[in-house]
Amino acid sequence: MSKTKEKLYVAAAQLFSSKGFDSTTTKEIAELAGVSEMTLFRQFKTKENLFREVGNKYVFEPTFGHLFKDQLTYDLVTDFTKVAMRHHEVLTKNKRMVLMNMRSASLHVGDEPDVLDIPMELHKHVVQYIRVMQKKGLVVDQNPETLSTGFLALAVGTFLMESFFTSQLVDSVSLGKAVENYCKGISKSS
Amino acid sequence: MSKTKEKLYVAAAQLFSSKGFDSTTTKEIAELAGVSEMTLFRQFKTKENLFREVGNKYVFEPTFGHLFKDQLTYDLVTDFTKVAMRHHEVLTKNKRMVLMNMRSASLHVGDEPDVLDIPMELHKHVVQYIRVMQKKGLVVDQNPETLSTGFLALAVGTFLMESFFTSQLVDSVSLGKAVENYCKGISKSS
DNA sequence: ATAGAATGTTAGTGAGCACTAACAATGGAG
DNA sequence: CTCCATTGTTAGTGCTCACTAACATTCTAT
Repeated sequence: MSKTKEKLYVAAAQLFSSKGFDSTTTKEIAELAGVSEMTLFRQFKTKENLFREVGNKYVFEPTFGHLFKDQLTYDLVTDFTKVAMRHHEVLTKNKRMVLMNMRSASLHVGDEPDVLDIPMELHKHVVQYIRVMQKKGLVVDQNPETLSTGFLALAVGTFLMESFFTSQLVDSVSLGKAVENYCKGISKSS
Repeated sequence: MSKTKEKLYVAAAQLFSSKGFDSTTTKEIAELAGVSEMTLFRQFKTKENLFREVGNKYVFEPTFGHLFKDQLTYDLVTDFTKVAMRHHEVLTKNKRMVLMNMRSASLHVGDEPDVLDIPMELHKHVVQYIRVMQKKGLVVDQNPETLSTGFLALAVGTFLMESFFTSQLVDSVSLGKAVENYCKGISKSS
């Protein structure tokens, strides 16, 4: 709606995600938004309200359930690549939120879904999927949880390396290749 | 040396790593250390000094160079497992520092080595190692950088999942298995 | 053009912060 | 015991912060 609110959302998200909640001042936010500090308080009442609203504004619900219901081919590489890409996309869209949560310790961004739980949700689906693939004899007989966390570590690790280690060491190509290689490692038939 | 300083180091590390520099107050640190706030200032002069000294106190220099010179067997699984474990050990010992750096944005912990650069140092060695292994015909002919970042993502991802996603989803066993599987995926001979 | 809403401006309040000064209490070494 | 260094206590300074009050200005819709 209001252009002012929008500007404040953007500025707040940027600052919160790079410095955390406590270290960001309302004055800074207002300045970056090109708006009076008073306007900030008139719109959001408190700094914490703004923090939460920014959360709700920018969190994209992950839709892994849908992905695991309709779009499976039961070819390991194809499926895992698709899942990894989707996961990466979600985390990237939520990048600011993820960083906000990491930087602001215990303070919760938004009310509903904890962005840091996205990988957890994914984990359940992946474990389930691996079980099926093991029954089909397509995946090695290791503990499905362990196999899943390996996959997750790959996905999460790629994302976080992108976010924290500024140097352009990692890209989505790397992720694709890495997933492929990991799949090769855990699939049964040569 | 001094018992007092030691208590302050421990308390400060704990608080800085969980809440970040700005959000931690000297009063809190002193209380947690069971010491008067004045003592803190007498010992360290400023809060920032304490922050830095804590850094220098707790940073373990990674010694990958040594590992890559003496202890290579040129069996992919053996070497990568050893490297991943060592990397994991270093990051774990530096856990507080890594979290401090992540939580405190631009403020530097300690003077010398940026803990967040540990994976970067490792990257160089791994790329080099992979090149050798490719010449030996033991590793697939993909871009060594890409292969290395996959390995790193696995290691970093495992560590960060341990640190942030409190649930005991990941352990060192997982890392070992994941590395094994990844190695299987990128090695040439069956 | 004018009313009413949104924004800007300025000044200020009260709280918490890092940090200091001055002095009292404590504890260990000789 | 005595000296001296280390710590505790208390009170306070100056700063910054989130947030407010009051009034002026601009924008927009009709």
